[in-house]
Amino acid sequence: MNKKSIQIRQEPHTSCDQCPVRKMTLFRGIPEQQLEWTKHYRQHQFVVPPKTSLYLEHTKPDYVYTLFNGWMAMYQTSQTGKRQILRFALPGDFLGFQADGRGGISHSVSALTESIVCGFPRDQLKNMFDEHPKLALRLANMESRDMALCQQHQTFGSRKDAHASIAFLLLELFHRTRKQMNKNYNADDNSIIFPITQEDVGDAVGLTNVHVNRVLRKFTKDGLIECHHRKLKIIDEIKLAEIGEFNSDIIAGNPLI
Amino acid sequence: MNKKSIQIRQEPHTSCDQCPVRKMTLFRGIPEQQLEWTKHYRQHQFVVPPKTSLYLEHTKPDYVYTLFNGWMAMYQTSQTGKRQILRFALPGDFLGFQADGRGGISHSVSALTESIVCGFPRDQLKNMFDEHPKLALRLANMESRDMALCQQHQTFGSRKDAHASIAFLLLELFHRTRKQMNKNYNADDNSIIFPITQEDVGDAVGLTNVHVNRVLRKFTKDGLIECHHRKLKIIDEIKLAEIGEFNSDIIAGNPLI
DNA sequence: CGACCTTTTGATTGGCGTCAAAATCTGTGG
DNA sequence: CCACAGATTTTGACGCCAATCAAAAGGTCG
Repeated sequence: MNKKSIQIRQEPHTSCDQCPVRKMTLFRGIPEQQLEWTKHYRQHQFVVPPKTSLYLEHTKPDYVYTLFNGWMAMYQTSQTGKRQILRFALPGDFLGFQADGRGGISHSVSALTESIVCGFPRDQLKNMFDEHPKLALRLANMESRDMALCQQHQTFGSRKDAHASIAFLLLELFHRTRKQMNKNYNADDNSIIFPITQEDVGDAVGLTNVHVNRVLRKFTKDGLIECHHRKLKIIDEIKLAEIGEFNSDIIAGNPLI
Repeated sequence: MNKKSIQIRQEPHTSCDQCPVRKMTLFRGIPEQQLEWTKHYRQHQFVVPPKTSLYLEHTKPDYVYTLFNGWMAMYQTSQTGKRQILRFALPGDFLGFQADGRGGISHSVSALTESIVCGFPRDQLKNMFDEHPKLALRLANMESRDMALCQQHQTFGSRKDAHASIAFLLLELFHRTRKQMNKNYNADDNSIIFPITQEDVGDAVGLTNVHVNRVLRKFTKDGLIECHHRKLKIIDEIKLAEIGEFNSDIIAGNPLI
């Protein structure tokens, strides 16, 4: 499973804009001076090679993380060995916080592409909440919003139509990527870098890679998308949204992206 | 949709054990004296007739609730009109808290049987967190645990086998009910009161009522369960757990039941 | 260049949806 | 207490979507 191991990044960014704490959604919008005390909490950045796990379900990770770069997958493994991807983590996402349930955290996270994460020590997180209780309410809200998205996936994932599921997922990932406003979105041809395999897509929507392929081929033939060489180009977004019952408000309303 | 309306209960319990606040998971284990201040927050109990909504998605409910009695369903409605039940709410469950996302709360709740809920004013909840910040972290943990269960549903719901999905759901509801230790569980014949329809089951696992029926009939024929007249009797739990890949730790680890 | 991963395509099978109708249960009013 | 209407359960026939098995073609990396 874990062919490679996580490494401490050789050249961590230390400038103010690149400060890990500033990028964490938890602290967004909080005045700089009130975050002074977080400085000594800043930790390493880690490089996570593809197919490497950041943490595994049923463990208790030592850190919580913010994803800086790359695509990761939050997933659970069923007893039959099937991998259900719960959510694709994109740059900016917050990973690894979860209540200390007896069985540890309930999902695993591993890298789909080479990724860079920033770690924040979990035990210091607890001290932090004691000292700054308002952050806890913010965290409750974040958890709550995340759950809303999870419920959305449950609802939209239960549609029995492969075309709808896949159209929805493509648009979700397209909008989340575009919102980042970085090099992963190319405005010239309305495309994004799409580094995951058709099997990853299948594990997210509950279909086999074979059937995912058939649907993607049909979307291509019908002139809705182009999908080659780790690039996804959205040609007819309106029709795709119709097929997938997709409403971009879902993305806009989610501050965790 | 809403044939009847919610009514204020005529004879609210006011004894200490029945105090609404004491029953809320949020306050569990907190010394009585520290809850003195909550007394003036106690509000009405409401009677919710079957098929009546407690609140609807995209609204912002005025109260948060604790379910005292009855079965309710948390659900979302897709654009095609299909109802996806996210979770059955059983006595003791906490309902209605969610971050103030722009679109309001993301799910609806309505009664499957006549239910009694205790309301706690939402706006006072905010004051409460300001005054007693430790409650916020507890809430974050509750939300987080709830999300873990939601993810479980997503994973186990994606199994492509109707038998597994239904076996899992039956055992989940059986264990959650039994854990309440009230009259809804009958230890003599290992049965629970099971007041929901086969269509409700179908909306929860993403199957039609027709197919749910076929599976239940097969389980009965194979001597795994008996299911008549709003009663569910578990005969061969081991085999059922095998079929449903069910692990009761999931229930035990969830303090929201 | 060769091993491995990913994509693509075809043939076959089975599970579950859909439609339809009968049987049973539940609740309401006379 | 009975009668009746509506809801729920049960059963059968049929069709389609997606899984499965298999194999070839293209891509990628050492």
